[in-house]
Amino acid sequence: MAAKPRRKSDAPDASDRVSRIREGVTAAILEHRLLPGTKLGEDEIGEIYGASRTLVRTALQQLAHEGIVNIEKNRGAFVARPTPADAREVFEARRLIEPTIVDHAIDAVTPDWIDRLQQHLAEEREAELRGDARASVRLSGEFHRLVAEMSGHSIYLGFLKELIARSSLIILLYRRHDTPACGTDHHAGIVAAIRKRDKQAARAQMLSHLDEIEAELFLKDPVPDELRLADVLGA
Amino acid sequence: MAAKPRRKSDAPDASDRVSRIREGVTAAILEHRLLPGTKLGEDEIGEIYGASRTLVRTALQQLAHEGIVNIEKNRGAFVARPTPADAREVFEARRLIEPTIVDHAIDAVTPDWIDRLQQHLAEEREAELRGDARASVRLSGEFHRLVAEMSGHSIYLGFLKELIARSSLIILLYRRHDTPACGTDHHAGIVAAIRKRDKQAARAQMLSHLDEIEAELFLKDPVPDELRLADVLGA
DNA sequence: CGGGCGAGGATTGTATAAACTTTCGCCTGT
DNA sequence: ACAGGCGAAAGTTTATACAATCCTCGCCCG
Repeated sequence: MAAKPRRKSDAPDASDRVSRIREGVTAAILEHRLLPGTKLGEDEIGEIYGASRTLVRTALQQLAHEGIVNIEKNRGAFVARPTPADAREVFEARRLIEPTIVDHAIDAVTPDWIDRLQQHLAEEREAELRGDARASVRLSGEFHRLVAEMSGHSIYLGFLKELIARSSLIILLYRRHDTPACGTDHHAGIVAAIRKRDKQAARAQMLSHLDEIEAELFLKDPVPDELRLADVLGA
Repeated sequence: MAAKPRRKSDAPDASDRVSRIREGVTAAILEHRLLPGTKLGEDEIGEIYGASRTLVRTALQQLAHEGIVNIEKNRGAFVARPTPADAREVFEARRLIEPTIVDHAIDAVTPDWIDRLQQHLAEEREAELRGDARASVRLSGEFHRLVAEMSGHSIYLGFLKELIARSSLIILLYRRHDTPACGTDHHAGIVAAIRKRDKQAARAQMLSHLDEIEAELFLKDPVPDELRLADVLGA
């Protein structure tokens, strides 16, 4: 690399380059651009983000800890491929945690938050209308994250982030039909219950929402796929 | 301690040098040898374990992700100092998760597991009799981890490992009395319920156990302490 | 013709060195 | 004497070089 414009603190908001790598790869996985089993070579990613292997390695280790990347010793990093057993565990955990999260969200509700939720619903509807499956998948997960942020419980939020990321992989692997109508109405119903501060209804709707997602899965055998790699990462 | 009795190879990755560092520091924190706010210099730890800073850094990043170490940019790594708000979140999460874990443990119970639990209870009693506060604290946490391993749910296990480690710091910071009698009898009661496959009793006892631990805490103000560093790490 | 085996290439694991940031002591000016 | 700033030292962050390991592919032997 001959002349790379290396000014000091060149990017104003990119205070942490590791985070940018991590979030870039995470987004690619959550939008189903990176498929389970894909190899994530260190040089490859480093080239894309203009970073050295040290930083890429740090980001990959964080993703491994979040459960969406597997690191095999002396082999490299791969997008995780959850087994059906993993899938059942993830959704059981979500059924346990998310109703409680909604409870706390209702305790912490403010008009400002209602606005953010409604705005998010609008984005979801628009993406669905536009037929943008990738944005739909991403926004669908972000809805749950938003509710968790609203609850103000950082521990639940951290746990849920992991669960959502894994869920995205699970849905990609085990979905029966590619019906992209994955519950925007459910989300609207949950928001309505939050707005009315009706905890019981909110919990019930969250639970049935999760049940429905899991019901659409076919958790029988692990799918053996080999899939193409990622120049799809828009750095 | 003359010879270290650390020969259990329960973790298959224990041969990894990063894991050895991570587990060594974790053990030091869980046994209250490393106190909240203590600076964990990279050179310092690397010297102790005969490893280069690269490996130390990897281990510290993992610990940061587990929430028991804070990494401040350009400043270094420090043992985490949970706030009272953190403490409330941790114990709420434990009250949510652990009763469910016990349920699953009962579903997966075998005579072999009962043996392991009873043996653990014996170790706890012995340490308490011996007045070994450090071993007591560590074993008390390990009991909960053991039940989670028994349940066979890797996700709950991962979550609980984090919660236990944070709990240890919380107890150290906010305990009212230094009463080391922290519920070996409770643990025995839980084991008895598991043995009888009585889910309702097991859940109830786990819940009251956690309540009692939290009731002994004084969650008012964050304690502002500066504490000595660690040549206490017996590598 | 099929299967085992070994050399070469590629990729990861580890260590070391360079660059930047913060900290703290010390010196000067008022 | 005290406040403020300059400078060196310590420590962290990043990059690069080196070592170890694994995979591939061609070759040789049965």
